[in-house]
Amino acid sequence: MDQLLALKYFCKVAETGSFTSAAKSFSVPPSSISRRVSDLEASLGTNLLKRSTRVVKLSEIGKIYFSQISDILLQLEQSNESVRLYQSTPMGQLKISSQVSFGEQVLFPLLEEFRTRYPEIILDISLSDALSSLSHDDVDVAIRGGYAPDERVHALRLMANDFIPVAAPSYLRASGTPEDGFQLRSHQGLFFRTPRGPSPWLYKQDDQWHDVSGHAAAISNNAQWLKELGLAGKGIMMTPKWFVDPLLKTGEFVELLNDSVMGVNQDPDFAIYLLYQKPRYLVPKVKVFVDFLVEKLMRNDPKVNMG
Amino acid sequence: MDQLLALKYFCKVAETGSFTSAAKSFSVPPSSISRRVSDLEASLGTNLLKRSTRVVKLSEIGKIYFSQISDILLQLEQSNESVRLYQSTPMGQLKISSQVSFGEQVLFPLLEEFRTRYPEIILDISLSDALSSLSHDDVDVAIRGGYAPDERVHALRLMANDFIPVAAPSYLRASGTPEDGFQLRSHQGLFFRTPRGPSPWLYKQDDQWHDVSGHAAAISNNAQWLKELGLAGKGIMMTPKWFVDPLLKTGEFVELLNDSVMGVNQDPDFAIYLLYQKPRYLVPKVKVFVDFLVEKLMRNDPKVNMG
DNA sequence: TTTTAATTTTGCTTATTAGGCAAAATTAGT
DNA sequence: ACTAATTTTGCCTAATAAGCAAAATTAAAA
Repeated sequence: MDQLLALKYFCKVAETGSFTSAAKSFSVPPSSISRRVSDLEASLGTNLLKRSTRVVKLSEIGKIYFSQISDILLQLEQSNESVRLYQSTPMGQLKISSQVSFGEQVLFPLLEEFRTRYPEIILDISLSDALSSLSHDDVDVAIRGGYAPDERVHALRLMANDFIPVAAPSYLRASGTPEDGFQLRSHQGLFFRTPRGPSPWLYKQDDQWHDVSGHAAAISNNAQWLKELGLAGKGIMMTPKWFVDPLLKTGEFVELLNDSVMGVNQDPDFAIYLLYQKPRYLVPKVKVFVDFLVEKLMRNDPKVNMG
Repeated sequence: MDQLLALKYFCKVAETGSFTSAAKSFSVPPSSISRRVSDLEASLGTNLLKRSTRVVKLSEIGKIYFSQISDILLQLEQSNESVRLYQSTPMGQLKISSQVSFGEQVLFPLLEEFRTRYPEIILDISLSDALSSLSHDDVDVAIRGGYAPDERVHALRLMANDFIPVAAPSYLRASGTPEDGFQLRSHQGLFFRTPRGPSPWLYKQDDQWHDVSGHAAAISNNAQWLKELGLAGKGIMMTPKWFVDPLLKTGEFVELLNDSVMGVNQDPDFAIYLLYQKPRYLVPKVKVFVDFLVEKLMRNDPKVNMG
């Protein structure tokens, strides 16, 4: 028996005092109401209604039951409504995982606007360079430099992640400016350590990739420290453009080998990706965050997407 | 969709963290659980669960929904339980309607024992000689002198309601003792007025009923007043035996025409009846009251029943 | 990385149950 | 007693849950 249906029918009969009018308001024949209510009474072993063709009255226990049930039905409807609200307005906790440097450099400056635009969303940001899987960690969206991962996860190409070699003018004065990719091998290197190990320096010539890593002056998973070493003239750093963009403009860093194809990875799809789960029913808080990042970061670089 | 079932399934899955174990506890295949929960999610347009083959976790909104729903389900179960309790133990208000004189004379002296035996029953007695129909008035049981009424109502023959003519010795001294039914016509009469009019005095001789009503000295629907008039020697009163039983024993009243068949009614089934509705599910409070009256009043007169 | 084993989901069929309509039964009020 | 509104019952159809087996999925172990 569909008990909930029976309860709804019963309450409507109790309210209207009539099977017929209850039937009308549910657009079913009166017989359905009659049967469902009878079933309900049978399942409780009780007469909830005192029937008589003209008037349907509640029995003593029927009155008690009705007041309780109508309250319960109301609560249920409210719960359902709150879910639908959640599903239609951006709200709740939004857990974001990002690479440390991207988070600090790019994400954080944008978030204040996001917070004021969606005050009902509580941001929960965790920065880490560990490759968190969306499923394991309790994360709504993740931002990762890399390639498009497995299915069942939306991977949105946010922006390029091209690596360029940079150095401080002081370093170049002291050690000379490399004119050719292979010359990098004789330079001091500031290496970023990914979870898969230190990123090598790769140089592409005639469709051939060459490892041109220099001598390791320092290795760290903390990009900030490496950047400071670089600014102090301790060596050449292979870094994403976005990480040193302001410093290039002020001249504190100089981009090397402008014309060469450099990188830390041979994959042409290497980029910054925004990853989020692909649930049957997309939660608004996730959708608006995705839209927000697309709006802010992909204005100039509207190459979109990947399955 | 059987929403309530889906909710129960969902909660069990949330509690156990597994579709399989939820399926076991409901003794249905896991596919049923899966489908019902999916239906529920579809109807809400939301993902309540984060599925992954090994672990099933609640989504953010799923957590909220679960806590609300499990509370609602608990309330519902409690309501159902309270109805079943009501249906299994004598409790609640018991509305009794009785003839005035029977109530005062017979019923009231019994009720204290009933009240102590069933303290959870709140008695609501209304005495009236109007012929209340069980359906109209909000009455659980009614006690009426008369005949077995319509179907759909249980009519239990509680006790005889034979009418006898009585008079005070002082009256008999003054006006003489009637030796024959027909002599009553020349006596003073104290008449009880029923809703159908004053009750006549009937006398049966050779299978023939005769109206032998005397001269009306007083008419009332208040038996107590008539009784007092009778004790004061104002006339002959036709009364149920039970109404004057103590007074006959003390000699304050004398029964007249012992051997004759007298009455106020020609119906052989005339008696005191206990009437109560015949609902599909008999409420305990009614049952115990019926049983109680049978026990108290029908010990000596175990002629039972009538459809 | 590959394999494995537990779990969920999907595709079918069967069984159950609600809906729908018409006729019968009930009863309050004329 | 009759009438008219209402509820209930009988029977059929339609919708939906259960049941089973196979396929898909994935966390953990090898």
